[in-house]
Amino acid sequence: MTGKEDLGLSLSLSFPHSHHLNLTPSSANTCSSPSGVPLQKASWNDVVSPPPYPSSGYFPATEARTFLRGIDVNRLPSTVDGAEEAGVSSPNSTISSVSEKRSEREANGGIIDDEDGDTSRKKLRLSKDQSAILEESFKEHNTLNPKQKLALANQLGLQPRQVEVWFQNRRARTKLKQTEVDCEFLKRWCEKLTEENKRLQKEVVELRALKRSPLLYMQMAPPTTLTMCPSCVRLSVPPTVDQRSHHLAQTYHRPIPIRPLAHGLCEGLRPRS
DNA sequence: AAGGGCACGCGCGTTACTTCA
DNA sequence: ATTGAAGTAACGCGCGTGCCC
Repeated sequence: MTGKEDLGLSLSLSFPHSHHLNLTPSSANTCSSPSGVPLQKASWNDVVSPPPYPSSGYFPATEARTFLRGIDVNRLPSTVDGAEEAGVSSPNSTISSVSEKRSEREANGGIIDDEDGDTSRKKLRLSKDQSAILEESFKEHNTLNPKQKLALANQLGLQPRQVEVWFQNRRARTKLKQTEVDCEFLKRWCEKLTEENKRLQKEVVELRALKRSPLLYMQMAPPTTLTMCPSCVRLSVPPTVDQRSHHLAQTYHRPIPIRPLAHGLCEGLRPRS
């Protein structure tokens, strides 16, 4: 594995789904990004659906076997079908789960010995095929239940702990990448809004100037940006803003819901009864 | 029913190691 | 051959959750 392409990390500023920029998470346990890509369990709003999470058949076994042909499993070939058996491990991972690791830590007084008595970690490099299979699996679901973890570990000839660690690191990488993308998106969005604000302020100044000279004011064309809200018949957010936001959203391949906010402004202008 | 202990999984930050320019 | 940066496997810790007693 050499680059981000191999990791499937090519997150871009294009947003294929109709996510709305709703900055109010709909539930307490939401975890997503402004760009609407669900990171872990939930999303920014209910419109955003998580990727399909198949309840069974989490990994196509035949494809896996095809992948596994000629695979370097960093271990003795006879152990591929029974990685969880005692004494079978990759060089740097002798324990299959965090809890077991913790137990062992406690038992050894914090010192972990391997066969060589060497306490330094020997880093394993996953083979291309192993990484590819893990990637495929991650695409289908970014977390594993214990059964899935064990099955995948068996398929790859790795310790369940290694699969677990790989998924944890992979989630972290995804999140980091998404954060970068979101930062870039928000930066550009902010720039656009600043531009828009400047333009509108300029327009206000011009309109005020025109208003001060009645003759010109009477002759001028109807306002191009100010209009009436059709629902509450009050001065509303200019449709051009909406159009521009639509254009902006199209630029980023993602619609931004200015309209609800605009209507909220109208609501704010409604006389209190 | 409430609460403590335990196991477990996850996120996060970090470390140690590998690879490559 | 050396070196620094980037990538990543592995680790340690804290926290939340579910289960059991």
